[in-house]
Amino acid sequence: MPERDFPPVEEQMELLRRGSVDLVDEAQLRAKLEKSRKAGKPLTVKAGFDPSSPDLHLGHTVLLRKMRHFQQLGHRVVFLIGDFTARIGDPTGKKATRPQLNEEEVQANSLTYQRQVFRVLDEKETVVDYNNRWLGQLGSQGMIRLAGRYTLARMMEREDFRTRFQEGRPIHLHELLYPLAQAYDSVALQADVELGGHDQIFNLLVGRDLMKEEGMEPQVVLTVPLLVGLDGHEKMSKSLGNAIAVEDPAREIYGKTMSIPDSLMWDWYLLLTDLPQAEIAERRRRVEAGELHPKGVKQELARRLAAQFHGEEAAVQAEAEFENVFAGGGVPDDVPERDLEGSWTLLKLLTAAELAPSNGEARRLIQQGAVSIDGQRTDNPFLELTPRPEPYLFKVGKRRFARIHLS
RNA sequence: GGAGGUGUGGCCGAGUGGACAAUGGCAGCAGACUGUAAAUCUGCCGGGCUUCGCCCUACCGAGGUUCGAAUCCUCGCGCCUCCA
Repeated sequence: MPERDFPPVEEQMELLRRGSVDLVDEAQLRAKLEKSRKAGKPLTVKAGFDPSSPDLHLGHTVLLRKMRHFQQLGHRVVFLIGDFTARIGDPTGKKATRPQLNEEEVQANSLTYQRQVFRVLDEKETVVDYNNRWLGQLGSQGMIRLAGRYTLARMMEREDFRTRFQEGRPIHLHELLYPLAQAYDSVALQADVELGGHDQIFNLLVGRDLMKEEGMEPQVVLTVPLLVGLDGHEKMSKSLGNAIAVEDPAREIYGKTMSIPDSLMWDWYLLLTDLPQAEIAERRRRVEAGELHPKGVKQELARRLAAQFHGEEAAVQAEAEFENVFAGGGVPDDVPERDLEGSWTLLKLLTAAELAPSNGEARRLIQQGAVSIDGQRTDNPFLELTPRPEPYLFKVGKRRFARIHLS
């Protein structure tokens, strides 16, 4: 391991603390950083990911960005794929048993994962590991021994277990093993720091306990907040439909960002950009004082986010298109096209062209004035559309467009 | 092992033999107002039908009672509580 130079500890601390929720504990982190700097040896920083749902969104990137911060400072970041855990399948709150992932699926998912993750992390500087490597070796003996390290009472300190128990909701026994398995990862990797979302705090702390039990120096635990999604209330998640996917096109990232409540954008600036905190505070002050229009500040955010994943040029283009379509009432650059045959009533055509999920919904949209053809609003569901050489331009609601060619 | 409870639309939650495609709330969608923000107001919100109406499918599952069942009975399944 070649010696490395690290920035001064206080400088490191400042970057690492940005946007964090829990830091257990600060003095230990400082001590570890000092030691590492003296020896010229990087800290081992671990964060675990479950490969069962490989669609990453901006919420995940809050954590990834924190990992990236460690990388920027020269530390060794381990991207740990929880293939062991994923293959058991977590039944939490599910009606049906979640299908167990086989090895190939885990493999495929983790590749998808990595493709997305390295949009934020530096691929060359990232160590990818799999916890099946050691957890798979444990066997039932080892698992029982591991379970013997903790008590039910301590497990039940965990808030979600406790509330589920109080509300009479089921807790399956193997769920109690999850925190222990995760803690064991830290032992196996000899982690100096473990990162996670704030909801992971309990698991991360179990890691500290277990390391102490094993006579190791406990890891420092650093958590980042859960990112609030587009709706401004719930945490960002794909299933709630309030997420921006890492692989969304630039125009989606831009447009979706513009739809967040103004009050949310300060958090997003803090957690999703590297704009210095002082500048964020300044913008906020000026918006609140009425000196700056919030739309412009939000546009800057949207542009920065689009640029992070697609480059400056694409971001500028996304902004231009946004202005054209929504402020100028224009039409986006790439409207999906469809070919259909024969004559149609408007109602049937909307459903056939998948602009509406059912005829009833299509009827509703038409009657409520959501549909326009070639820029002309129509509320007649039975309007007859006949074949013609040039395609019909449909607009449904504010942002659904289609060019439909009838032949 | 014993006793009891519970299961309703994406979610929460009313309904306890007919007036139920099922009150409310949330979420969602659309329109108005805007900055595609929030808030607010209005409308829609199982599927099909040129629809002040008709048809189909639905209240965990399968049978049954009844002219008629989300509602009653039987069995099954899931979940919960208490006792051991």
